Amino acid sequence: MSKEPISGTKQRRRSDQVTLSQVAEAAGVSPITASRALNHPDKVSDRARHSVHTAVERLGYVPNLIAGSLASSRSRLVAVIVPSLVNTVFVEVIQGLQETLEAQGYQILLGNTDYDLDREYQLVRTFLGWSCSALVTAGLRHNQACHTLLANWNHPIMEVMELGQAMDLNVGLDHVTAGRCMASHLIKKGYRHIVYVGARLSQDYRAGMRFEGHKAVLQANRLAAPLVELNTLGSLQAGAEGLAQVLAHYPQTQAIHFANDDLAAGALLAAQRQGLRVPEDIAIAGFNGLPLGQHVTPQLTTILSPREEIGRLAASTLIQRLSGKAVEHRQHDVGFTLQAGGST
Amino acid sequence: MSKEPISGTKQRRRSDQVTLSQVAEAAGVSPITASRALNHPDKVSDRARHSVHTAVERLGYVPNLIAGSLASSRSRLVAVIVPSLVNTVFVEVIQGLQETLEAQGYQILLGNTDYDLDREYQLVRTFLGWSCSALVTAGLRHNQACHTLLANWNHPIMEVMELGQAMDLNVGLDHVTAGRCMASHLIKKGYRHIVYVGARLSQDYRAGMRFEGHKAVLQANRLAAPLVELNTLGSLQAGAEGLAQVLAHYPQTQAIHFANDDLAAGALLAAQRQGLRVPEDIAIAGFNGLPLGQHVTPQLTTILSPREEIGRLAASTLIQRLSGKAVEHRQHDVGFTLQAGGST
DNA sequence: AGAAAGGATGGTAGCGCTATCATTCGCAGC
DNA sequence: GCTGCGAATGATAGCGCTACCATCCTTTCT
Repeated sequence: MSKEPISGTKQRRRSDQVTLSQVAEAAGVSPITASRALNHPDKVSDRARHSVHTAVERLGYVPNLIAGSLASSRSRLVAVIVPSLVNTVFVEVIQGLQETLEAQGYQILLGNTDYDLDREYQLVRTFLGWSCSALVTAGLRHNQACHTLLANWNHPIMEVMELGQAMDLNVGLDHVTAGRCMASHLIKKGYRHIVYVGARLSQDYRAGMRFEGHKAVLQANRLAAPLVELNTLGSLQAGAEGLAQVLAHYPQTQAIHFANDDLAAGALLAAQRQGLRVPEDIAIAGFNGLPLGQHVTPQLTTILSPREEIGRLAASTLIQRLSGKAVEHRQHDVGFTLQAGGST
Repeated sequence: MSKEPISGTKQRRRSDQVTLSQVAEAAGVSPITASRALNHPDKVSDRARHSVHTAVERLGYVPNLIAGSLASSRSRLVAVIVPSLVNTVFVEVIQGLQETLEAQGYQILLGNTDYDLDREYQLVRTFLGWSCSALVTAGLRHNQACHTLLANWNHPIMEVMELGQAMDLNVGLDHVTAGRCMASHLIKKGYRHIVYVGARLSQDYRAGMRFEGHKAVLQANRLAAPLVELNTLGSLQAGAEGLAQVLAHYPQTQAIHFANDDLAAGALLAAQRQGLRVPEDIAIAGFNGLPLGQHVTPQLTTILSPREEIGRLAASTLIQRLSGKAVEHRQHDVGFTLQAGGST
């Protein structure tokens, strides 16, 4: 008897990849035992496990995870959807997620929405098609279709960055309070003419929430809360532009509250190039606690947000849920820290 | 006849997900026609295509990509392996890849090696198990096992960042030449006591290659080429530390050639905090052309590497190969630009 | 009009793996 | 010796989809 395909049989194998059956044959066990030896090592005898591993080694077997996932309907993939990669904040969250998830044998499927909720919906659809074990997405806002899709999905959903009415799990911080906090700080420092500068607040709506907090505090102090909105998302260049606009439209401004540190640092560096003294001529505050802000002179006043911790905490909460344990706190406030530097 | 499972039949469907067969039934066509309507729309009649799409819409069908990939042994996944996410350089490459790949319906599977080649091997194994359509990895160096695995893999492999003897496709720049270029610039500017500062050059070996170029130029000019190697990878903090070490060990140093802009900018800002004049007391140069370097005063002398372009070019080359077209240039040198700022 | 060519559709048989159930085996307990 | 039990192993039947081939129904050409 040859190993040639029996004529008349449909022959479809295209890749010459080693299969589990071949491993099993080489190890002298049945395919299912080979499968168990690899995936549930405690359920087979030492002898079987050893001969399977030897065969795997010898044949250079690489498990076909697609077939395994189809059969078990578990994929060990975690979808991660962020609005941007340019913004280092999300990269740090991903970093935190990855550390923990990869250690547990999960792989990350990365999606980028570019701050577009329709794009998010498309990504979610695709990712559900991969039978992801869990989904992590930045933010609580989704479009209707996306919301419906996720609501009917029975796997863990982790919404990160902000706190609020989440679909399932939630790790983040309260951006309104963060905005209030910085505004209070600026007022306490004696500034009265304070401008908030953000970029595309309808997209980066968390920056908008911080502005809400900021505005509430200023109004409570009977101060005006002017807003300058830029068109390009956070970058040093945009920060310089923001400074210019503030000086042009609100010449008596004493302090600028920027939506993030990229903008703030850009403005600070631009101010120095123009010979403006910070904070004497103009005070500058940011948000996020990027390393850059700590290295400029004067040091940037900012709010430290624990980004990697968000990622790690999100990951470990997911791992807990995925391993069948109950999660007691479905919502976790990671808080923030006001870091007062010399810039205010 | 009920729709209950016939007793005696093994029943395994766990998820109540809508399947293609259900869509087909609702649309009044066979499953295979429904499949074609979604994946090869030009191969079915308008009527069939329309009724299938209506049924998809009505039932909320989400294609099971795992099943599809298993059957077709094509996954539309592209594995991307980078050594670090903290280093924004790789994030920008990913950004460039993602833009192009997502537009073509490919999804990115992200892996992070932490500059560890054994980790890379593990990731490659996992990713091959996902039947990825292609693999992108940063760098040309792999361990033996990884090399063997990839050599026997018959899908496009794209090695990015550096140029050289690649396994398949290659997009990058010549780091040795880049190092030479900067060294020449410094010498042309009249500096004679020049120190190179890098971090973990055995891991970030591309920085090591730049040092090789740097050293060759200095030696050709009969100059010593001292090296200061730091233990922490690129960060502003490490840059400050590098400056301190140089001042301590090589007090007569006139210029420092840093392995990257993070280090250089950190040193520049630290120098200013200490009242050192740049470039009069100490000249500083970097590599990468990060925005930060362009916003400090004086502007940082650096070498602009086109990171996003690497990503985009890598992606479009892959797309070309994946769509069956021949790729004429398997290697692409994206080059670099010396950007002379006030810091040297 | 009839044949050839081409487009649309469908039946069947897998893709490589694992869930499920059945079987075998060894050993303790009476 | 026999039953009962759990551990180890195996046979079978899918997971949901698409490749492959066969069929059917148009269209076009001689």
